[in-house]
Amino acid sequence: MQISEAESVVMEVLWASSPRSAEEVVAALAGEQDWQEPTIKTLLNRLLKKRAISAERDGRRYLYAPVLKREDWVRQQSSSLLDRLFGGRLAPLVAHFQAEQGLSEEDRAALRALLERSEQGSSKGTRK
Amino acid sequence: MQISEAESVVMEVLWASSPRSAEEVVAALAGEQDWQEPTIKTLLNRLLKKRAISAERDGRRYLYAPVLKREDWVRQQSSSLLDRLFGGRLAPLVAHFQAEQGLSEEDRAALRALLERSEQGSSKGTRK
DNA sequence: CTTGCTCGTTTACAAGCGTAATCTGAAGCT
DNA sequence: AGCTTCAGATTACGCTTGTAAACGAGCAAG
Repeated sequence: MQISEAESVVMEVLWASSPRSAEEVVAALAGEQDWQEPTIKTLLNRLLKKRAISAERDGRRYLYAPVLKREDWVRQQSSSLLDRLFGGRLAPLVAHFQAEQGLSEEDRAALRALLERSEQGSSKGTRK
Repeated sequence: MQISEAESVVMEVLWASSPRSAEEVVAALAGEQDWQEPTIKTLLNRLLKKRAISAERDGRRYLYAPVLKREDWVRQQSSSLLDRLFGGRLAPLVAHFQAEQGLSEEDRAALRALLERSEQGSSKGTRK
């Protein structure tokens, strides 16, 4: 499933709350994006064609809901980036961010948790 | 500076070693990508037009070298993804990987080192 | 010199994308 | 029964991308 940048913005609206009518989606995006209504209609249609969302008739209009799960999309996006930029390894990414902007306490906590969970179990890496 | 997926593959070749002639780039990509030579020529030209690489005449041919630094590209790519997917915070990305896949011993060692270095110094996060 | 090989340059072309206007059909108002 | 309205469907259009062929000019060989 391949969704474009603009389409993903629409998906975020539906991931945040669904099902929603086209009008509601338009309302949710007003102010955030500077799109005309027809533009959003087009994006909804393209997402439908790609089966990334579903449409259920509700009287005269449709209610749209995500089919593609955000979780899956995030996984796909982030591993693609990790592969392309950091050879699929997390450590260089983290190093990059440390150099860039430092690590927050939240970040460190997440890393510690990750390390702990990872240490029990495989002592050999499990990378393809 | 906006470079496409295919273009970035060519950039990687030049980042790995430069300057290189078109022929060398083609050779470096043979086997890895299934591209015809003209395709690679096109990509080099587009990168030139975008000023992502430079060309210096060397006799009858050109030697290409990156202008865009990999460092900068990586920064741009990864913060864009982090913003779009994780609200700009690293922790959720890390947490995401916790669920995803194990870490190699090498990764763990690198992360531990990072954590230690990070822990001394700011105890508050330094995020904008 | 003329011919041809080799690079680089120009042109091609279909698909996807961002952005949007126009058309159409059904629902409701009069 | 018409006319208006409003949502969805269709059409539009220029730009980028992936992928590549065709063209042209300069150096090399004969």
